[in-house]
Amino acid sequence: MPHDHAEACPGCADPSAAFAPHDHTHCAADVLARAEVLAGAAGARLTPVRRRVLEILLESHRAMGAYDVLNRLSAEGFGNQPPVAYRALEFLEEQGFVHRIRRLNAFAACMHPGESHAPVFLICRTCQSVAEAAGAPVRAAVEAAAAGMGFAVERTTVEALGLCPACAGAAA
Amino acid sequence: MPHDHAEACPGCADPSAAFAPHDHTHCAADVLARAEVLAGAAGARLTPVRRRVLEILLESHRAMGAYDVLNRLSAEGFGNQPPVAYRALEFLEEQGFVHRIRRLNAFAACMHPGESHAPVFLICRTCQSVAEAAGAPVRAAVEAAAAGMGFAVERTTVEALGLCPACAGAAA
DNA sequence: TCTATGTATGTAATATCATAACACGTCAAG
DNA sequence: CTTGACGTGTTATGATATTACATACATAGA
Ligand SMILES: [Zn+2]
Ligand SMILES: [Zn+2]
Ligand SMILES: [Zn+2]
Ligand SMILES: [Zn+2]
Repeated sequence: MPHDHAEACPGCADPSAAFAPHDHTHCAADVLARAEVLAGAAGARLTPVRRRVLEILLESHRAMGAYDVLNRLSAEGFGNQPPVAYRALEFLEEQGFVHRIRRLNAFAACMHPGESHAPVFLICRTCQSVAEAAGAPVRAAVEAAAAGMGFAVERTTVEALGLCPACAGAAA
Repeated sequence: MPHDHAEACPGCADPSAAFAPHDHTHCAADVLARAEVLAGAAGARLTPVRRRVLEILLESHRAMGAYDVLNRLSAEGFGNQPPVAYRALEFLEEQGFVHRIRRLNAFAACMHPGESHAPVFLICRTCQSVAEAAGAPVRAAVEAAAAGMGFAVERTTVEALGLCPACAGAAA
């Protein structure tokens, strides 16, 4: 995650920025730029629809349903049938640019693409914002629990529902 | 989990039994009996539909979709509309007798009702069996990651997709 | 240049999962 | 006996996701 301007870039240096006010324009532009580089390096084509879907998801630290994305796309002249959105989302997920939030049947942009990470998603039940926390220890704990039963873990889904700092403060 | 006949009861004494051959008739009967006691104690009514749904889910260490459950119910003379199944499943989930497996959009019977547990679900991608591992350390790791971002965790979803011992053995 | 090939997009149709709203029956308290 | 809570049944609809097929577009030989 650290990149050349990390000091000047709270959203990039601090994962908790998702729950705090920050220069999200920069946050989004930075992630998008990194995704373009990564896609090029992987020989994957970040076509207009795919790029636009990523941009749309990057507009906020929220998850969006496939149909919400689709509505945006069709309003902008892209196709208006579900596969248009689902295919782009699937591509972005394969590339690690987007994560699926199963609890919400929705998708959120990855805020640190390219880094190998076992994300833990923190979903605020009040403001719907979604943040990605570092999940290496969680993943290790899951592996340990699975190993005890002889189970070989391939992929994990870890999602926590609760209150983000702002909403917890407002509630109290 | 340990109960009066735990020694004679592999399925009850050993959580990894879900992935191993065992006397599942006993396994299921035992869980059902415990659920009945717990429901009584909680003042909740384990009516015929609800009880039957639990029995159906207890037939195997698998997750079933709501409509699969519904098909079984309607074949047995209960209602044949989705709310019949969803309501029973919702009740059972509230009582802690059933868990929702989000990755599969499906439901699985809880194999140790009444124990406070933060389950980790291990889902075999080959045989579709689902086991519940002890997740207290996982939960703790999630709490720790969340605390670092000021997030208050209320509920967690932890699911691992991979290969159960039998399928891993068959693959190798 | 001209195809052949793979890949991306568009569209129609359908499948799958889930809930809202209302009607009816039962039973226990008042 | 009425009322109110609860459970069940049914209709209708909404939300999410995929299959199948058609079309466009890129790029790599011939
Ligand atoms: Zn941001
Ligand atoms: Zn990520
Ligand atoms: Zn069993
Ligand atoms: Zn359980």
